[in-house]
Amino acid sequence: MLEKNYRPDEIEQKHYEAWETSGVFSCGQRPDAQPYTIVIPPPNVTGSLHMGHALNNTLQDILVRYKRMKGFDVLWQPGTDHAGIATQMVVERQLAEQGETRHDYGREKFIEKVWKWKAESGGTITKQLRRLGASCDWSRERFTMDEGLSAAVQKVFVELFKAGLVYRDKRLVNWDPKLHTAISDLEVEQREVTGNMWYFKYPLEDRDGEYITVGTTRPETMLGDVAVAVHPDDERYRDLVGKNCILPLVGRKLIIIADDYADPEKGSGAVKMTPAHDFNDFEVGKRNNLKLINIFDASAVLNDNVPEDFRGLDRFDARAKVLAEMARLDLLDKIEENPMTVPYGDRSGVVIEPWLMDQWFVDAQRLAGPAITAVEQGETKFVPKNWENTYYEWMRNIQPWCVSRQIWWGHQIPAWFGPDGDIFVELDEAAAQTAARQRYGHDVELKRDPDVLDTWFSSALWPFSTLGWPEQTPEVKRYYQTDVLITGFDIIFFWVARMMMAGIHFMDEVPFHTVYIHALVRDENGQKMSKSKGNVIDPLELIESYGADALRFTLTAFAAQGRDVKLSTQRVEGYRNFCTKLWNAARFCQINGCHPVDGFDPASVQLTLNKWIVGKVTEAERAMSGAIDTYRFNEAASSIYQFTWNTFCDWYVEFAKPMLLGDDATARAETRATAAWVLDQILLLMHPVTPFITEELWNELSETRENPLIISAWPELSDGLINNDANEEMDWVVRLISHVRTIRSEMNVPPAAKIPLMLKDAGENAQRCLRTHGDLLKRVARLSKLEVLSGAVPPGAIQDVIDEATLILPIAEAIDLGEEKSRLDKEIGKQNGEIERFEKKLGNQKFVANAPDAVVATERQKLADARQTKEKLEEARARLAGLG
RNA sequence: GGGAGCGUAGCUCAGCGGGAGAGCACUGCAUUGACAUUGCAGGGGUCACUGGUUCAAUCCCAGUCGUUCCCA
Repeated sequence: MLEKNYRPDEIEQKHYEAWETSGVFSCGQRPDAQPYTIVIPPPNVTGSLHMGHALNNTLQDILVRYKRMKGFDVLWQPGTDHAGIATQMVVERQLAEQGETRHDYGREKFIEKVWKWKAESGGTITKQLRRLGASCDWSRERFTMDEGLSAAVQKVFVELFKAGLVYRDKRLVNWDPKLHTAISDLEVEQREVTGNMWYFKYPLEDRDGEYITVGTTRPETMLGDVAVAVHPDDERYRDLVGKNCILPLVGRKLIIIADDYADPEKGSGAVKMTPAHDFNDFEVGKRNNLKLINIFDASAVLNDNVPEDFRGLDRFDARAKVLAEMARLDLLDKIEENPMTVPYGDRSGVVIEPWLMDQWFVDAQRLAGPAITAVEQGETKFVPKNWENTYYEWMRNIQPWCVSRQIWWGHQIPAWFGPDGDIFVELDEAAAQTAARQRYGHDVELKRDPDVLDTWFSSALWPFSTLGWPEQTPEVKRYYQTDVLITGFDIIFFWVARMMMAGIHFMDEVPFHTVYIHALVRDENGQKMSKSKGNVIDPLELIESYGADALRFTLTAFAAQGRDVKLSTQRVEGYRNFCTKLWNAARFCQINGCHPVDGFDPASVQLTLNKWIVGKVTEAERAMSGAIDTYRFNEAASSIYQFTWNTFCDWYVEFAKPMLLGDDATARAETRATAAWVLDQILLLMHPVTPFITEELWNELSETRENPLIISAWPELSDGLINNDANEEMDWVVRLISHVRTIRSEMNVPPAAKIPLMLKDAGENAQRCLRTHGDLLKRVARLSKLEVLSGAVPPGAIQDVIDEATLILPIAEAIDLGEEKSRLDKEIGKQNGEIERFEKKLGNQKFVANAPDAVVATERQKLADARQTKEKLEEARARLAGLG
């Protein structure tokens, strides 16, 4: 016997362990079945489960469990990425606590320490995914630093290099002065701040007392100025082009150049040029052959290229000193507030410096071409489709991707430098030596590039490297191309774009045919969850309080396409209640002997009630699978919710009670079997969303199950199970009960009191319903008597109308004549309104002529119905008037 | 500056060319019988605004206002 309440904490772990150890998560068990593959967007190995992960993985798990039940050979490929910078920071922080740095250990020892950290703490998120119920194939778990995946990275790098798609170049990169590494554009966070525009007067050469005024947001960079630019069409400065001005504090001559980049509308129209420290200035510098003067060291401290007074100053101290000096010299013209964006490192949180240096780049533009075409031609589809625009936009404006990082934790770049700086990119040192021998004619000492690759370089290979590539494994053959990638829109650039580029280039096939983009999870006020705001809801706490199923159901119900998810614990509580409801419905079935019957055929049921619910289950299955197939997860959730609670629990179970408790053994047996079967269908349909409670009930409700629910077959229900006659009959029954209940409530009839009901002018359907469902009508509507009226309507009865029939409730003691009259008047008024609307519509010749016949026919029917109802109500009203 | 989204009940959101929906909140009633983590009933909306297309617009189109996000 089931307990009175569902206790998620007591059963979740048990079922998860049973699933995992029994091997049902593993791919390859159905060699004849069609494969279905999802690769997990690899979470960061330092990470812990946040709401975004919870949503992302719930949706993946729904698809995976659904397809598994549908008979596919499912592979959900899990794993984590090595998160170069983040992981190195974690370990360095630990060292710092003991007053040590990574340099105290050296590269090799430090990397050992990172691996040790990974072994001890790197499994956090995969454990948490298990708590959520994620049915990944853990036996195939991969890590981007695994041997095989590392081999893939080396091969890809070497091949791209040899194809000219990877190259070494001296460019401005985003330099993190705290972490001492370059980072990619995507790792830079642009923050809106209110800064200042400072206006400096630069004295003109040979024109005593004359100046050109330049605006700058970064005064300290003036020490690296090499020119001043004005717009070629700017009249104000036309005569100055080609002349020089003198850089204050430094004394350097600056040429005044004309370049379109200078915006006459912005600032003074003249802009100082620091090509070594600004991306725009760098471009202008290239066009105009300007010198590059680098004034910073790796920590953004001023170097020896600046006047002695400034050397050794931090960039922000230097700013203050420059401003003070300029003011002292009376060369600080004015200061304006200036809204601007400032680049910050997303890991370090410090201002990023554009810094000129040698780095490795991927020619993303060339790789992007085929990746764009693939989406244009529909080889990969985005759901919802409008995200394709975001993808195109980014891909079409893609910049060279800086992939080298000056850290130790990651895939060391397979590039060796010869004594003269020549580069040899090969799979290993021996091959590099061979290449070098060919180049130099003799053995030389090679020095390996100490840098490592961007973590995303390896993530880009994830859809095939995890399957064993570059080995031609059976898994690569069978599971690539994968089916769908599920991720948030913020990851389109990171994963989707790069996986597309790599997949097409190395596999000649897009990595997935569908990309489903889900929303961001926000707090209940629509704010992004962040630790600094303190509004983070921890999914694990919700799992503790309400169970993983409730959390999953909530996220699913909220996962409407194109909307953010605003999570509130109240909603989670609501879906916990839903789980309880299902639990208790199962308990009711169990108590009443509704056990699954072997070989039960839903098409064989005889009772209208049972035919009806069998049809409703069929409709629910259609809704459920239709919704999942089209990634409308919220619709899947609401359809099963409605069926379970509002159809099965609220109506069917109530209707079944007279059968289950009655004397008709045949009816009882059929109803028991049907109820048990319907409940089983609910468990099957709900399993992908709420795996734990459904598996538990599946086990509790029968001891003779062939399989655990997780690998049981998804229901296959034929259209023939939907029975229109049964629907019509039961709809009438539901309507009658609802009418009676409303009247009882309005008339303050005590719930316990039984009242008589008679039907006047009952038609065929109504009479049949009375005959067939009399018992349940009496029980559910709490009626003392239910019959077709013979003779006159008793005076002082409450009356209402359903179709052709008038309900007569002779409860004289409850009736207030005046109130009852006005109640009927109100009803009549309502019908009049309806009638007027339909008449107007049908009176419109254009409507009758243009609208589809079916629409016109429905409107005619509605009009006829409304007129009939009104007529019956008026008769009822007249009978009351007679009592006056 | 470029792009995308959103504006429907008090709140959070579905829906969508032909009779406005859900959950929560609210009001009233109900407690030995699967379930108070419950049941029954009820109130509540000019579907942001203005035009247009259409026989018909909450839905399609254009504009306005408000709001959010992404990119520069």
